Amino acid sequence: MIGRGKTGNAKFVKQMNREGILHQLRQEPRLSRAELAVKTKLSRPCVSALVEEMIHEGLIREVGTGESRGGRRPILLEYNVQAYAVVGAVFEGSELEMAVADMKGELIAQMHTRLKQPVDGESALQALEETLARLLDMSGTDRGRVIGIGVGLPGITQRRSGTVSHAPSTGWMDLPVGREIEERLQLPVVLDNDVNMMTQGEFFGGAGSGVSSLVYMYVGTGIGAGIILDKQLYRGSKEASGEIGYMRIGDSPGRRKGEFGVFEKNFSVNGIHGKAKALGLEVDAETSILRQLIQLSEEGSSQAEGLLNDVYHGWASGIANTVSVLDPEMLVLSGEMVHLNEDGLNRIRELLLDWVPVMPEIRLAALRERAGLMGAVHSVLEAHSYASR
Amino acid sequence: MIGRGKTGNAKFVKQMNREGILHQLRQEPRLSRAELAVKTKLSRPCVSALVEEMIHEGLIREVGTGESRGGRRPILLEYNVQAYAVVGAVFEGSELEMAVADMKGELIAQMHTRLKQPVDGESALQALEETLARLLDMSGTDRGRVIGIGVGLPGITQRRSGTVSHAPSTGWMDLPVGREIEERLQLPVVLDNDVNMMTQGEFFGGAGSGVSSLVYMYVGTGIGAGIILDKQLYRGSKEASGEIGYMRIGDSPGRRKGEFGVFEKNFSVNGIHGKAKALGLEVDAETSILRQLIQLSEEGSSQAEGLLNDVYHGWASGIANTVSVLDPEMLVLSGEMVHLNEDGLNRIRELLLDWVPVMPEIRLAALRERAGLMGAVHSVLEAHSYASR
DNA sequence: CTTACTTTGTTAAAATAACTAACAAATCCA
DNA sequence: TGGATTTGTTAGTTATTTTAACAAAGTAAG
Repeated sequence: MIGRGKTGNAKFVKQMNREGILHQLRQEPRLSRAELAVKTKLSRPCVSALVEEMIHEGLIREVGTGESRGGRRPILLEYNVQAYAVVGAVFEGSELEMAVADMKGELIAQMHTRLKQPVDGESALQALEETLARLLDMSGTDRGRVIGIGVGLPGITQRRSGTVSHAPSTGWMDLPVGREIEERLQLPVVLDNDVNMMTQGEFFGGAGSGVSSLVYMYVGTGIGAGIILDKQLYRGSKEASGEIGYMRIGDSPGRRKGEFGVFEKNFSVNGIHGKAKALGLEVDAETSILRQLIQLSEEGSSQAEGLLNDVYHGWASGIANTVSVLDPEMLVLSGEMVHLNEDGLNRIRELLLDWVPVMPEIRLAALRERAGLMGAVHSVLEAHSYASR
Repeated sequence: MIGRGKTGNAKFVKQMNREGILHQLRQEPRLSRAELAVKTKLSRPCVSALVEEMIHEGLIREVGTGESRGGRRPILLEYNVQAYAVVGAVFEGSELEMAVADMKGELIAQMHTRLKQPVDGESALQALEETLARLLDMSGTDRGRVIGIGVGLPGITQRRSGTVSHAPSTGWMDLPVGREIEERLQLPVVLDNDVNMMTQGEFFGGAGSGVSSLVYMYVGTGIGAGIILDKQLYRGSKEASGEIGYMRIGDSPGRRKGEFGVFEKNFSVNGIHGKAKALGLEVDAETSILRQLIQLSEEGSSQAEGLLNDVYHGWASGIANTVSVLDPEMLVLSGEMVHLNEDGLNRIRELLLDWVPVMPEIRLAALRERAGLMGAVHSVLEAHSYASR
């Protein structure tokens, strides 16, 4: 959609054209002014003027000359990824993962901090502040060149007000977290829940880079999904899209209250653990439940095999329902699902082929633990390219 | 998204600003130049110039003066909805519904044509051509002022190539239908499947006018949904979004092939009919199955009551799954579902409250049979406002 | 080695469309 | 009746892009 309802003036156009040049340079480095003029459909003088401006601002650099193509040799230009820096942070239980990245989203320095229990708002803020200082020091990044920080928090976040309405493990409840961090760190903050951050991570720098729509399905303590449509994160009208743990999949014996989250109850890590224990299987809580089931199944346990099939069937059902609604280009499986082996993946693919008319490409998450951090970083980059209009 | 990757020049800005003025005028008629300047954030001279241009082109009209607000009385402007006209057409079985509308999407003249059986491409084209001529004549619309025709077809349509890949009832299979109609009628064509058209109809001129996201759920021979997110129809990566008939809801006794479309098989009109017959209930195929079940249930049939509850449960499950994924602002129930009474609606709402964390507003379709036609008309209006950029 | 031709990048002038400032027209209110 | 206010227009300024022309720096052929 091209600015529906908005009106623009010359400055707006200029900003757009600068953005267009940067966009080209970001996705294909080492272009000449002449090439940029062709690609952006702007005149060469115009490109020259805009480029000169951006060289002055440090956004673009000249990096030598290229080969002649029958005439004067071109001066190659490059997007200066070190012009500014972005910070990403992810809270996970009592741990804080944090990193500094360049404008391309490449991590320059990374740190892991354990918060002191019990976690409250103040201690979390303090950890953020201290870790940020250390990271900037480590990476030799000037604080003034940081354009913002992306923060991933567990639970549902109400992004607009920057208020976290449900973030159980961090001890932040109904606080204007966004503003608080903003004031403390004196940096623009982009806040989002952990699944959305991981989704953006896989989308921009992981399994889903290049596609235009993607569902990131996460199985952990609960089950949730992040959704990207038309290259944009889709959050839903009340920030509750992708809450697929509430889908009605699997047995739901009790017919009334307490049915909340049937899919999640049956097929999250906890749910599978419960079923395994009910079957009398010996499983521990430390290692992947899926791996244990596969192992037991290979050792000949028919009970484990049955449960494994049940899990495949349940997960496939969740995928089928989601895919039926959204028809995404790609599906990225994450959390416990990354422990699927070829056999399990094929089993799920077979079921889907029987159930739904169109199949997305299905991949395991590529970034694993780094997904959230990458997403936090990229969410700032995204927000920034919007802001500069 | 504001034209990412695109670059613009002055003409582009002008077009945008004209569009902005028209946009304001469309959603609030009778505005003065001064008011437009405030609303569009353009200067008054600029608005004056653009308005004069558009008055010349017939897009805008001056319609008297308004009340003074302490100074010179404003000259009121109105979007000239009769400047151009659009045509909508919907094929449904062997019938063709067609209408001419003004630029506001208000129907000026409407016609119903029965096609001669068996329906093939040629007879359908001919019917289109003849009905169009009659409609233009009836409404006194000059053919040169028609900006396009929207055509709704059953089945999945591949819009990009204008090819219908699956449109069983019209006899059009894998034909470049869009281009064919375009050549025959000498008009720009917007082609889409029937559910998408009905969705747009309810969105622009029905139950969902004003919301920014909406799911239009249709229960008929099959079950499908149209999806609008961020005020835009979402089609999916392979034009297969909203194929919720394939969701895994209800019993699926056979475990292998033939499970295709479990939800649809159980809870479409046909599915419910099958169940009713299996229970030995006396129902006919002509009147609404839901109404018959309600009637029988009220007359004391416990079997009908049981089936009715089963249907509510099934539909609610489908809604729950869809809502869990999308979190839409509104849900519009259509097709057989419009025969839901207060009791049935409440029953479904209660189930949902138990199952999902956030509830959309739920409404019955407001346009009924006219939805497709309204959608066809509005799809052209939409396409047109894009084209003029 | 010279000349003709290409490609790149810059300069200068023209074109477009927005904005500001100033003013005329029309109305209200004291 | 005169001052204040709102609307709409006119004239001139500004910002940005485009076109046309040219200088710079190369290739290639004789």
